[in-house]
Amino acid sequence: MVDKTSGVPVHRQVAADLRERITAGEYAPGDKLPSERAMIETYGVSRLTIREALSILRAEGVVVTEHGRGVFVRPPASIQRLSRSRLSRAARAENKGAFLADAAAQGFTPSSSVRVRFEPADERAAGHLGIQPGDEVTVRDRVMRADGLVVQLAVSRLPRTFTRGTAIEEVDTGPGGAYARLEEAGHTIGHYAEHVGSRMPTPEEASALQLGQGIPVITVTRVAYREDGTPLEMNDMVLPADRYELTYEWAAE
Amino acid sequence: MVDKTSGVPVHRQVAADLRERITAGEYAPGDKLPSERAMIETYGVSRLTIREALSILRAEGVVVTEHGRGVFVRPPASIQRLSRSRLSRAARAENKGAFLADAAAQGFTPSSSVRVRFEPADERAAGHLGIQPGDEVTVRDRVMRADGLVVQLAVSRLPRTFTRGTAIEEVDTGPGGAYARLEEAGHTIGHYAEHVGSRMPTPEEASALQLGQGIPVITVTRVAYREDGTPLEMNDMVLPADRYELTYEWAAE
DNA sequence: TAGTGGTCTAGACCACTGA
DNA sequence: CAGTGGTCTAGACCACTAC
Repeated sequence: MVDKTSGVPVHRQVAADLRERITAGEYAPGDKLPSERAMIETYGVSRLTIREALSILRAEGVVVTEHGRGVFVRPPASIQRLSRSRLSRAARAENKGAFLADAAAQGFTPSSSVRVRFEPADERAAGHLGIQPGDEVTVRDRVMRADGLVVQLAVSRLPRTFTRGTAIEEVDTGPGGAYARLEEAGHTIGHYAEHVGSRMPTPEEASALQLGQGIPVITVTRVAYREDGTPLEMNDMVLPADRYELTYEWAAE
Repeated sequence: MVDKTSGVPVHRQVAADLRERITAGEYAPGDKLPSERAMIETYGVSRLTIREALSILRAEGVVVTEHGRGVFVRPPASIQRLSRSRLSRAARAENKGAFLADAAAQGFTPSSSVRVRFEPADERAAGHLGIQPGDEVTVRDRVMRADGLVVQLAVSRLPRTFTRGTAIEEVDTGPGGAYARLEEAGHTIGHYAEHVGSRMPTPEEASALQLGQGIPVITVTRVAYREDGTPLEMNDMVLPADRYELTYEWAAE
């Protein structure tokens, strides 16, 4: 089963063997693997070696361990697909923003909590918003839930010059959300840009999004621009990578 | 330094302490952390406990370990930004495809190896390409390098009915790449769609892309459609998440 | 209560790096 | 060569799950 003279670390051999059996279908998604103590017998190695092998598979997102229950092949999460059409004015007219529009389309019960605060812009925010570091920005910190489960974190920043006296500085921005309030104030949105990346979550994000080991987050920074090109809003979103796929479409040329 | 009666696992406390010192700037990017044996003294715990703490930070992408040298704060990688304009016909006219256009813009020396093969479409490919599973597709398997380093993997699939008799079935597709050959054959491209996700790399991807622990990959599936809506090509790309950011822009409405 | 994974110790030897 | 991280053992006790 394992070759201790091959030079390849034994725990890697065990991990490779288990990975093969899983991809071959010997253990299906959701199935329980043998217990660690059973694997000690099977492979003839110490418990730590087994646990190192399982640690590799956890980091790859292949298995999940549950204390007191066992080790299981990770079942695939249901993927939600997001496309940019959710930002259309037509959707805004009927709903309260992009997230509620998604909920209506995908059939889950949405909820969200918002905290509003004001702070000086940092280097990065100033760069995206075309203002000076230290200029005051309105910050809307949102946690979005689907059927009670946290599925998305979003931090929106706007130069305060655009939000003073509007409902954007309130917890409830009203029908159509912040973008609708901006347009009412004469700031018609001209175009959007989204910057997409990925990384491992911070411990705070991992617990907020209830992420298991081996699940990255997708980061999306959306910047909304006025028709004259002035940046109006920067929105930093963090999505669990096992539950989201983003779709972008555009005409050739 | 650590509280063994708090109920919080000691290795998590050590990881949290190191993480704090790193974010506080006590250890800057590229700095060497104390050796494992030094930390045994500092924290008064066994070596395994220290190594478990470091394993957490490695999985988060916060530190990298180098055998025989030490543990280092991960230095930030230089980010390459990709925007959809690289797919314009204007860029194609002067270059050999999107990757070479990027190279010209960003100033690195590109190289790539291609393998061409033919195989029956699987379920997923058939779905994206609007054909039947089992129908023959032309597969172009590409490894792209910047200054000798592998930076991108791409697998392109086209229904063979569109590629027969064209240079798309050759290793060298000629000036402008496969898209230029398609248009010459009368298949004018109408629009593109890109589906973006993220996950941890497979062991094969991790070694090909020389990914350290704690670095996810960004997956991009691009589908090119003819003006009448017929899918022409599906391109599965795998990018190291620490070196790429994708940008999409579009007009409001 | 039995079985599971989670945490931790003390010690050993190996492989790699750099002076 | 000394110092570093990588691998592995044998054993112990704890915390959680499920019957």
